[in-house]
Amino acid sequence: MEEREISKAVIKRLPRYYRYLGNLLEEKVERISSNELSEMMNVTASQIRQDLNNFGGFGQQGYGYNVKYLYNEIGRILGLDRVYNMIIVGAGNLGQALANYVKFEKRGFWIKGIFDVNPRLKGMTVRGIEIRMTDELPQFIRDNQIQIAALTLPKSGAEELAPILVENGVKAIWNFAHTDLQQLPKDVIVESVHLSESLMQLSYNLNHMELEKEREL
Amino acid sequence: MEEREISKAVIKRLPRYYRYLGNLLEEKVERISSNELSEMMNVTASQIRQDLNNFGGFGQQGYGYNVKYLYNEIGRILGLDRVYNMIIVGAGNLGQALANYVKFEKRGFWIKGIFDVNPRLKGMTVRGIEIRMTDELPQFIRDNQIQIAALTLPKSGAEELAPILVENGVKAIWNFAHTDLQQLPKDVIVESVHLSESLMQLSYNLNHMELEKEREL
DNA sequence: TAGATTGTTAATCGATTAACAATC
DNA sequence: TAGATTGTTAATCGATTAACAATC
Repeated sequence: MEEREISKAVIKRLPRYYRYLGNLLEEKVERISSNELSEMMNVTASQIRQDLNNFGGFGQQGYGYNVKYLYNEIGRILGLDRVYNMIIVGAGNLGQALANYVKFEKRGFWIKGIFDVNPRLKGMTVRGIEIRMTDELPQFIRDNQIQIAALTLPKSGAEELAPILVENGVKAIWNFAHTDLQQLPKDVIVESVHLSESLMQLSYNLNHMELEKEREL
Repeated sequence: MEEREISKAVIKRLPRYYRYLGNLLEEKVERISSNELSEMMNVTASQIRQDLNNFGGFGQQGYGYNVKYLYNEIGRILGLDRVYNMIIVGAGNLGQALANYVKFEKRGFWIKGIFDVNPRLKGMTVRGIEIRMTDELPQFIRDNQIQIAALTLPKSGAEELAPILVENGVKAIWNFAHTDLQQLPKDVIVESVHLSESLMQLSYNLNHMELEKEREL
């Protein structure tokens, strides 16, 4: 029953396969070879086959992959075949943006509550979901069996609240704050989205591209 | 004048170094060794020294690194020592969240305009920035020398508008739409933030952690 | 000077690509 | 059966870590 650990690089690519297969599905494409898919996605066919074979043989020699089947299998691997109870902590613009993003619910991520420290927001609703005060968090998490919390609040609040969330049962944190939340127990999943760091990568690449062009002259 | 190409992995780590150094700076720490920093950041000291030495020798034997100097140098490398003119295309929740995020302007990313296809938003303002209609984009980009466009609108709109942005002078796209914008000229920088893919990685890891725990029983 | 710590070379590790036998 | 394409092993490539001479 040995299961080799799957590398992070592979996990990161799975959602992208899932997206492309979803598109093919919409276009009513029934089957696809690793070679065709590799051209669409701009990766090597070898990498696709290696990646998929981490999880089992989903293809058929001489035929390729059945799009619908592979789409569902990857969805299952990613854990999209079940539902999750989720909260959003921080009801600012970004928190509200996430709350309004209906597609998450389609994928099984149910937003059960939105929380903030600002008493002026108390009782307001976003897409029918009430904004509550953060002191209600422990009770709410336990009562509603919340597994996932999105943190869309400043660093200090995130660092303060994260341990409380975890103590009360939160298993995974989708972290938008400018911190790595390193103090949490290591069985807690932290998936961070650092928007400003993404923008810095963009500016690095932009400057680098400009330098390259200057050098060509 | 040979410059070896810096790997993507290194570029991705730079903003994180920058963030930690910024924190140290706030705490008035003057110098730090690669070893101390490595413990804070949970990486190897060797990696830090290798990463930095891609860009030059910023340290001093027997002393370590001067925090302020290194912070500024990494900022310079990332292109944070200049200003950029930026627009946001898509005035939904996410677009407004970005527009309201004041810290971007502190780093030199100036938001010059917000655009949408929805005529009902016309003339409204977000943090003093007027929402304009997308047919004004070509003129506006040229008039305001826009280099960066954040795309916070659905896939179809993003794919339709991106080439128009580029034609009129946009050099880099910060892409939040569910597409890779592969059709663009290869000298255009595309930095994508795929939120739903991030959430899928989270759910993979959450399920995987649960499976691991079950196995331990 | 002695101690500390970098910058850099060498060794190791892991991930990607290539090749091809297996098989539909 | 012949052709196509996978699954998988082997080869290559690149990134990370270890080691240590250089030097502050």
